[in-house]
Amino acid sequence: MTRSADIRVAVSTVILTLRRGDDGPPVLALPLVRRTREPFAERWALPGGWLTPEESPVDAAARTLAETTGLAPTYLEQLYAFGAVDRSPTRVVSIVYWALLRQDDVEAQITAHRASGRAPENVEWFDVDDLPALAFDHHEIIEYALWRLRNKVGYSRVAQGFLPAEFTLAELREAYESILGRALDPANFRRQVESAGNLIRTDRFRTGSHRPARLYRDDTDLELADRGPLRPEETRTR
Amino acid sequence: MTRSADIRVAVSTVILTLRRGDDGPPVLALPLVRRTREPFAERWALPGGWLTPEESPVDAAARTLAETTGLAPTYLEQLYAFGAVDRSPTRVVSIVYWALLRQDDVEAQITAHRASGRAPENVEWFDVDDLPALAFDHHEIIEYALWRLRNKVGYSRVAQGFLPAEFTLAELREAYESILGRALDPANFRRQVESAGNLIRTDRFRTGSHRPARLYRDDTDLELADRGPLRPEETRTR
DNA sequence: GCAAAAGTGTTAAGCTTACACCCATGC
DNA sequence: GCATGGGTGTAAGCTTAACACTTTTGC
Repeated sequence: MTRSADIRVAVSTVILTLRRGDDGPPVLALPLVRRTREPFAERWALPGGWLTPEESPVDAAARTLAETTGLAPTYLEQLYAFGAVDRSPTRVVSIVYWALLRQDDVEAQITAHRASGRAPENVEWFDVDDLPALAFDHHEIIEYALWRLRNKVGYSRVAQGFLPAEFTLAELREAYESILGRALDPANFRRQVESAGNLIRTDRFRTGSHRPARLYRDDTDLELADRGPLRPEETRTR
Repeated sequence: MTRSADIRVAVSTVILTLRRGDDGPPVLALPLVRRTREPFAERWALPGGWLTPEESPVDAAARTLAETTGLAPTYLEQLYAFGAVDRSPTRVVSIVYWALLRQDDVEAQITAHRASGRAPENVEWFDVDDLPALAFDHHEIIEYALWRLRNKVGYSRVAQGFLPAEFTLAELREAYESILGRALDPANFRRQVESAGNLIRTDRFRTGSHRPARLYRDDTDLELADRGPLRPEETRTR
């Protein structure tokens, strides 16, 4: 009855944001934590920790996400449970989540950390196409998370999880283009998202360059993606 | 470091097949196991067992599936890891898989069991819309598996996992109709699956009623669904 | 022949895609 | 004015959906 006692359960999270470069298009980025002990000491790894008896996996993901970034995600979903026998020297099953953070939240938090001088230890943000060597199977896990994101962007509104409260359609389109890796026709993109009816037009405009662009915000009454019939405690994010 | 030692890991599988009634349309059905001990003694539950240290979750799912049904699945995919604190009196994380079985395999196996008199103990097949009271959160798990199946049927070929080696387009359409719960236009259905190019026309026909129908078989070189970049050991089914 | 299922043809509607063009602002 | 991104118009092409129609069998 206690045959599985020597299998430990960890929870890790692929925390994604869209970092806006000053020059080119925005790029997907994620925080990694430098390991301080064996195995894989000094290597970078996904944020996470052991699942505690008092806490559900999704709560553990939200908690370690907050500990690593100081932020709450706009989207949080289970990715996969990885449990291959040889994925760690000791037997570990990792329940992995993926989360989206708003780019402005991340930038504000990094600025605040820098100003106060008390940033989380051993945490660093990396562009997804410029990752260091990673511990365990975390590289494959990130690949799978990116595949899921790119898929889900096609049939849900998850891309809006990266954007601030108000944004222009060009900013939303830039987010899609960065995630999908290809250019989208501005005219058609506009019509598609407008007719989808998930965006709320504001009366405000973004000025500063050329013709002012209308600001939109997303309808927070609607989930960013259909979670199906999962129990509420499996899906709550805020 | 051993904080998660009192969390045990189980693996369960929602094993689905399409049972063809003599009269009406085929219905989804699954095997359940009657529990012999507490908690939930005498209640029906999903087939499964504890994850052993020597075996990966997907192997455990395939093994318990074979123990319950004597069969190998045509499709096997991880569904979700359920880990809410209160889902069991003791703390259990269940990595749940969902699997498809060919209807002819299931029928042959049931007939064989009946003939030999040595059917697996405490196993019974139920139609999904006529389930008994279930142990734990297994009812919600089944609902989620059915939601996933219905979704996946729309953008993959998983429905073919229910059918025998050779089948008519009407049989394939019946499978889709049963899963989706609505009628499909035979003419349009034919064109869609033919143009998808995943079926191989045979020179054989199903006779016995009215005009003979051409038999098709599926292209076994192709996966029934896109698994993304998951490692092969996470996806192998045969 | 007749009923019924297999299979083909045809057309309307809608959606996607490409791209021409006008609008409003900063410089 | 003019360059530039914001925003609208429009038409071709493809996909979906509805349904009429022909073919081939069992009875």
